[in-house]
Amino acid sequence: MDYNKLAEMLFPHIDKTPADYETIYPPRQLPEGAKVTRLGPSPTGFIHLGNLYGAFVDERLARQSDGVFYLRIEDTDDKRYVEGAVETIITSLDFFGIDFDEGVTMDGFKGDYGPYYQSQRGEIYQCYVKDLMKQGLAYPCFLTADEIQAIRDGQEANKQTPGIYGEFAVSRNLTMEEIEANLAAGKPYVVRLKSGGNPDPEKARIISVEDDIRGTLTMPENFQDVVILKATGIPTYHFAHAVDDYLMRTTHVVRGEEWLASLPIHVELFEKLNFKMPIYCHTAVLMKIDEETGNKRKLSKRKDPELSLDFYRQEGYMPEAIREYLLTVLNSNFEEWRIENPEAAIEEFIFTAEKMSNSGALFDLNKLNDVSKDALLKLPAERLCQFMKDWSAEFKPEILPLFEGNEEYLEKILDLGRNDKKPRKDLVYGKQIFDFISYFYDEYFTIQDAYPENAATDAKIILEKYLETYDHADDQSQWFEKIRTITDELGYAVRPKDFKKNPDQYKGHVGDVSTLIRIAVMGRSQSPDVWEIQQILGEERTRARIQDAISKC
RNA sequence: GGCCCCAUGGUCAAGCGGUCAAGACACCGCCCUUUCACGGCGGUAACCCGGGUUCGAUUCCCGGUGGGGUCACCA
Repeated sequence: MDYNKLAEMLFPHIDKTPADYETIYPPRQLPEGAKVTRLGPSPTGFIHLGNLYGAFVDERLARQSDGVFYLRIEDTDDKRYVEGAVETIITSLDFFGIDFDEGVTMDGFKGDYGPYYQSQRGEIYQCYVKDLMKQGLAYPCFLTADEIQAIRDGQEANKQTPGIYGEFAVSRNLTMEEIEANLAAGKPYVVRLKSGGNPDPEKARIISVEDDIRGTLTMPENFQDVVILKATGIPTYHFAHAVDDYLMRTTHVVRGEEWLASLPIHVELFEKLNFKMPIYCHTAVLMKIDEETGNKRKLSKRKDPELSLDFYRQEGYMPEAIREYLLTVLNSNFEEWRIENPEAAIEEFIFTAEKMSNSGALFDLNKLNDVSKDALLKLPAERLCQFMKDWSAEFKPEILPLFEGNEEYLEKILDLGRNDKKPRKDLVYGKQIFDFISYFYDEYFTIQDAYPENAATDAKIILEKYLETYDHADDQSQWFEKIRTITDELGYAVRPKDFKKNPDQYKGHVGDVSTLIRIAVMGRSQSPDVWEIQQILGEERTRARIQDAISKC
C-alpha cells in the first residue's frame, strides 16, 4: 500500500505540513511557570454550574501564574449548535466574573493562535490526518452505521469487547483499488486511527499519566481504531483536543472526570502525532442527593434546576457569593484561609489543583446561603442597591420602579444593622432580600403576623399611647424608655425576667408590647430594630401605619 | 459486563503509621437580648467490610461491597 498516494488522493487540497504549523503557532513566550488554560464549551446554549466550576479553575490557574486563559468553541458537532449560544456563554461567564485573555469574543476572536472556533480549523486537522495517513497510522473506513451495529451485535453475542479494532477493523486492509472504487461510488467514509494497542488485556501495555488533581493514573493502552475525522471532514473531540491543545500551547487541560475513560485514546493520539502532552486536571463531577433514592448522583440538567446558572441569576445570587462558594467547594483550604483573611480579595488566595477534591462534591444550597451571607456583608450598600436594580430589571420588573429614583432609601434599608459591632447578616439573595425588606414599600406592606397573645387585648390602648407619646426626634434610648413607661402603666413587666419569675403578677412583658408595635409598623413579629426602621420610614409613614393599626383594632 | 475513578459525622472536609480523629455548614441546648438575626459557649454525630504488612493501621497492599464515570461519525 502506497500511503503517500492514499493521503494525496484523500487530501489533495492540503499543502501545508505539520512543520508549517509549528512556525505559524510557535511556543508562547511566557514567564517561567506560566500556565496556559482554556475553556472549551460546545455551543449547546446550556452553560451550567459544572462549566463555571471548571472555568473557575482554569481562570485561577492561568491568572495566578501570569499565564493565558482563552476561550475556544468546540463546535465540531453541527447537530448541537444552538443559535446565540456563544453570546450566552460569554455573558453568563462574565456575569460571574470570568473573562478571557484570548480566544472567542462577542464579535470574532482575538489572539495569535486562532481561529478559535474548531469548525474553522478544518484544514489544520486535515493536515495532521494526512500526515498520519502518510505514515500508515490512519486509514479511511467505509463501514456504514448498520455494518458497525452488526459487528457490535456479534461482539456482544460472543462477549467480546465492542468496537472497531484488530480483526474487526476491516477497512484497515482495503487495497488501493477497493478504496478508489468506494470513492468513485461516492461512498462516505471516516478516517480512523490505526491503533497500535493490543486488544488482549494480558498483553496490553499499561500507560500512566500524571494528573495534577489525582496523581498518577494507570490504565491499559488504547486499542480501538477510533474515528478521528468524521464523514463531514470535521474531527472528533479526541483529535481536535490533541491538535488544538498542542498548537495553542495549552499547558493545563482542566476537564471533568467523565474524560478519564478516554485518556488512553488521547495518550495514543499525542504519541502518534508526536505532541508533548499537556498536564491534565480531571475535576470531580458535581453531585447531589437524589430525593427519590437517597443516593448520590450526578447533577442532571433535566431534574436539577440548581445546575443551571440561570437558576442562581433568577434567585438573585450575587456573583461575589457564587465565586466565594465555588472556591470553598473547589479548594479544601479556602475556608480556613478565608477565616484568617476575612478582608482579603478572593484573588489573593493561592489556588492549587492539588488541593482539589477528587471525589464528587455534593452541592449544598445551605452552605451557599451561609457563604453568601458573609459575602454580601462585605459589599457596600451601593453595590447591593445596584444589584437589586439590575436583578429586578431582569427578573422582577414590576418592583424595579420601587428602587429606581429611590436609591438612597434602598441603600439605607440594605445597610440596616450592618454597621454595628455585631453586624446583621440578613441578606442572602435577591428574592430573599426583597421579601425581607418588602414592608418598607407601602405597596407590599401587609400585616402578616398576629399580635402576641399576652398583649392582643390591649392592642388598641397600647398603640394609642404609643402614638400619643411618639416623637420622631427621640433617640433610640428615649424611644425605648417611652415603651417601658407604657409597659409599666398597663401592668406588663418592664423586664422579661420579672415576668418569668412571677407570671401571675403581669399580663406579659415588654417584649410582648414591643412586638405588638413591631407588627403594627412592619406587619411581622421578626425584624431588625424598630427604632431604626422607623427612622428610615420617616415620621409621616410611621404615624400613618400606627393610626391604621388602631383603626383596625 | 469490561475498563477507570472514588470511599472519614446528615453535608463539605483536615489527616498523609502512633491524634482524646481538626474545622465549616446543618441540627440541638444554653448565654446575650424588646422580636428575629448576629455573636459567644456547649452538645449529638464519622474512619464501608474482610484479609494481610507492621510493635502499631483511618493512613500502606490485596480482595470484597457501595457510589460514580465511560464504553458514538456527542462533547
